[in-house]
Amino acid sequence: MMSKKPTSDGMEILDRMIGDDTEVREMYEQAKVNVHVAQLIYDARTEAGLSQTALARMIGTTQSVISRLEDADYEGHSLSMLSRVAQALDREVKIDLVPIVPSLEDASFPSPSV
Amino acid sequence: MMSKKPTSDGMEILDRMIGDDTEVREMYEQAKVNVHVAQLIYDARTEAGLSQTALARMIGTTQSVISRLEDADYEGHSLSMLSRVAQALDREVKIDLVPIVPSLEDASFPSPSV
DNA sequence: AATACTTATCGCAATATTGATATAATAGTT
DNA sequence: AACTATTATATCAATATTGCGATAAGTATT
Repeated sequence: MMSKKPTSDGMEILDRMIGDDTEVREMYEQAKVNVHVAQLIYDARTEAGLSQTALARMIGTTQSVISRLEDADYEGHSLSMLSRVAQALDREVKIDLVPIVPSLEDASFPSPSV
Repeated sequence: MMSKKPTSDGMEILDRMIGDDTEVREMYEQAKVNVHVAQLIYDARTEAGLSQTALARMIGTTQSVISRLEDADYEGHSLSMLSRVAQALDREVKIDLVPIVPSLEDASFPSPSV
């Protein structure tokens, strides 16, 4: 089961690097989304059995663009590009802004060990 | 219960206008996402009890920018902007590319009336 | 109706993303 | 090793988004 893009474990690394620092939170959340989207595109493409070049042609762009989209460090993700990719791969873009529950870890009792 | 942005029922209207035409599909899906995101931002802001000006200041921009984001016709949504808004409103950006099941409505039996 | 508050819209400069080509690097095959 | 296919990176012009001020328009309150 190899679903992760082999060159990047960005999510996990990031998650462990940052605590509750309000200062870095902004950049962190941003980076988290970027890494996630890059992974989404990579997964969708590989599951469809397509090369970057093949996908690029389907949405009317070039291979380097797709490679850039799948780069975990890429910060320029747009919803229009995500839509184009999704449609070519017969997928639907689902987006939501889910409320963050104020503090589950601040409770005085230890969190249940699943 | 008034959660919809009063000036726009874009989603419903769009849904009824388009059938299976592969030609228009591209623009349609794009527009659908745009309308949805605009609504997400509007909902999140109003539920937080903030004015456009107030939210704008929280994320370091101006009121006209927020108004533009909430415009159903706006096509320039970026994930970075969505992240900024989400964070200011204590929300998390959730994104997914869900596979579209080929044809549930093409079945020879009528769809169950819920 | 005047005031205060909120939102919509326009225009334009600043900035960022995209498109595209070329090239390097990696992997797999024969 | 040579060949092929795939992916990563760099650069730059073209395009699109953002920032921002000004202003119009809509709501509510007094």
